[in-house]
Amino acid sequence: METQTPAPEARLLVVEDEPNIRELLATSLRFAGFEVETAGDGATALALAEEGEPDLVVLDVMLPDVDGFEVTRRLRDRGRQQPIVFVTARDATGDKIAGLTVGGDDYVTKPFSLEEVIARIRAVLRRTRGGADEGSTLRFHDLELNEDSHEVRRGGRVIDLSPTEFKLLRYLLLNPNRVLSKLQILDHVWDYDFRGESGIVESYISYLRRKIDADGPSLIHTKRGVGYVLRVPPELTTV
Amino acid sequence: METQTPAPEARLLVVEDEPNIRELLATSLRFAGFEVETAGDGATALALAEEGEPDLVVLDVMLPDVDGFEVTRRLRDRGRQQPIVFVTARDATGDKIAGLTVGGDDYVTKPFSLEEVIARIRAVLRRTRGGADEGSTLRFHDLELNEDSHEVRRGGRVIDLSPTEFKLLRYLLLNPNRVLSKLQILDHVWDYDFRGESGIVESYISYLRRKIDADGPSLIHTKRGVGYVLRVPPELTTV
DNA sequence: AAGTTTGCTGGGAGATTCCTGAGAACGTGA
DNA sequence: TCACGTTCTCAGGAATCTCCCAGCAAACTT
Repeated sequence: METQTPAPEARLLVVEDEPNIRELLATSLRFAGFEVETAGDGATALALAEEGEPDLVVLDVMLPDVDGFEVTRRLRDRGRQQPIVFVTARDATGDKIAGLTVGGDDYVTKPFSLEEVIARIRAVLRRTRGGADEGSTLRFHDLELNEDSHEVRRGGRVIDLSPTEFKLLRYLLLNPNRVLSKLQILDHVWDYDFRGESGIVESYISYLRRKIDADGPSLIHTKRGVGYVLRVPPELTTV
Repeated sequence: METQTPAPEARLLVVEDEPNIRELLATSLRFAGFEVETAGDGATALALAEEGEPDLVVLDVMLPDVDGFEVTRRLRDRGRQQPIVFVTARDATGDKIAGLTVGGDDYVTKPFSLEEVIARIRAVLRRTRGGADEGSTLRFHDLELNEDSHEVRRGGRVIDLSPTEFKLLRYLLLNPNRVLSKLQILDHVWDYDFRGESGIVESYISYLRRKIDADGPSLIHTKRGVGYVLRVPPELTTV
């Protein structure tokens, strides 16, 4: 549902000891178009990385046996240069995190939102693979969102969004012309431990509309009883 | 009677502890062209999923032994990647049903309508199987209904429908050129606990006609004493 | 032709869903 | 410390939807 690409986008290795989080990541990453293997500890991770040659590793820094840094060091010692997206606790100290991002690597903090993880992984792959870096801008009609610069424009005019507004709009832009239920939006845009009601989605849709549907024709439409959909008004489709 | 495809569309496992609901689901899903196995508790469900390898699991989250989430986790632990359509109570609080839609999975709330369940199952299968994603549009004459965008058009012109109108039209579109009785429509389109009279069907047929048969030639025809049928007027069939 | 049955549709009450402003709680940086 | 932006909740009101009813129209029966 995240993506329309049918061919596997990349091969990932997910290393995470909490089964629930591991399966959450594996399931949604598979659905996003990735090929996914999983490991619950550092030793298994190293073995799988050795034989599987994944394109990228999603690595929790807190593991039961060896920690993520040690896994990284051993990987590098063996000449493996795969980029890594680290998963850390939110309260991890700043300098530790800073040390993580030296290469093309990146990190996300627990609890994360699925959209955030997927976006980071794609960004890292984009950077390390080099090539045409045109995957960084999402467009729909006269709306564009750049994932690198975090810049959003409607018809050329720059629009300032809060972090949550940005993530919500990115999710909508990844699923144009598809109705997304409020629960679906909650599951993808908000952190996995969010326990609030779906009324929060209504609020943020309202904020977004105020900012991006202010002048031009509305792109965000309500499907009462179903959800929201990003769509170009019919009278404009033939223009 | 739901579908014209003669070969089994997919193999389903229905897990539901209330016998009435279980049989209602099993019977109508079989009639819709699916091959169906049933289980009344989580343990049986896991055993059947193990040996039967169903393409999709319809899973009530309230079970006598282990709950649906636990069943899901154990399924995933064993490497089973079947998509799941969850069945939940309508008043389930947000935290209970969180995370249900992440892997392409979906959910329906009790009491549901059969059309809703079947539509969700087909949508999930469509998405997870990937392939040509053109199965999301139902067409008849110059009428089309898209299940992803929830958009309905007659001759290109967009038509706005309420949720019930949408479900009714979808049911008609799934059974073109077949007379559907009011009782049949009631049983498929309305929730299974609806206790109203079939006069409500007349009302909604009237609403639908006003919206989709407004300009073009009528597609919805009354078979007095029998029911309604979606049909192209004879003088147009050769055009 | 009259009577009977069946279907159509306008009106409206009540329920549901959605929108949005107001404000509390929180963290961040000046 | 204070100001500010952000997240999230809540509640009133608006918009829409569901459902029922009743009167009328159409079709069928005798």
